[in-house]
Amino acid sequence: MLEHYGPQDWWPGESPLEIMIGAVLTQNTSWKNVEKAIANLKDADLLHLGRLHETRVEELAEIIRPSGYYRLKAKRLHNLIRHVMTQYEGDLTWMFSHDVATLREELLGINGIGPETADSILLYAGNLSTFVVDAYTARIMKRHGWIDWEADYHQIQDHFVSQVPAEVEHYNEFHALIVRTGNEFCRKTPKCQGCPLECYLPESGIQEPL
DNA sequence: GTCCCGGGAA
DNA sequence: TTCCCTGGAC
Repeated sequence: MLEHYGPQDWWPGESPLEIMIGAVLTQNTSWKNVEKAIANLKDADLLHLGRLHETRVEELAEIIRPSGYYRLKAKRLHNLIRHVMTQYEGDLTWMFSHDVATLREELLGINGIGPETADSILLYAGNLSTFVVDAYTARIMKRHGWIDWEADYHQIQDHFVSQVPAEVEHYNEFHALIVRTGNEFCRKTPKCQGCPLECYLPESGIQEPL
């Protein structure tokens, strides 16, 4: 994938706060729509912890509307912002200076932050070593027969952690390349023609479970 | 399993 | 028109 695409230079966001917001807004949503929502936040001058904290959830919802699930995501964003403000006085540098495992559990305790969103925030906003597993990762691994069809988030994550040196740069680049490849080729209906992983397809072809 | 939801592609 | 998208909670 790296040979095919070159470095991805991720995450596509200008600040840790913007990356955290993007991680929530992109839940089950195409990045294209997230960009519109983030542009709205910029126009409203709301890419700022303090101002976001003061903004009412209903108002925030209208601003992020293009990202879909907007009422739900407005609450989730507020939950995350509130946590940073109350626990870390709005100091993201301080927050990300903590132990990864502890911080991960803490993030998972916030309503609306699941494993993928937590790992995305830790890796891409905090530059902390954790491997992000998403729908594309699971699809690529399972379709190629590299992991069990029933494997869950943690099992897939463990597979990578056990085989890839735990450097932030590796985890960052690997996930970014998986997303790029997944987005272009490993769609719901696979388009293996021209995929950088085409030569690794199983002889039997892709066998989707019922 | 169902709900949350807009927008682009098919 | 339908289908899918860098999920998560219930």
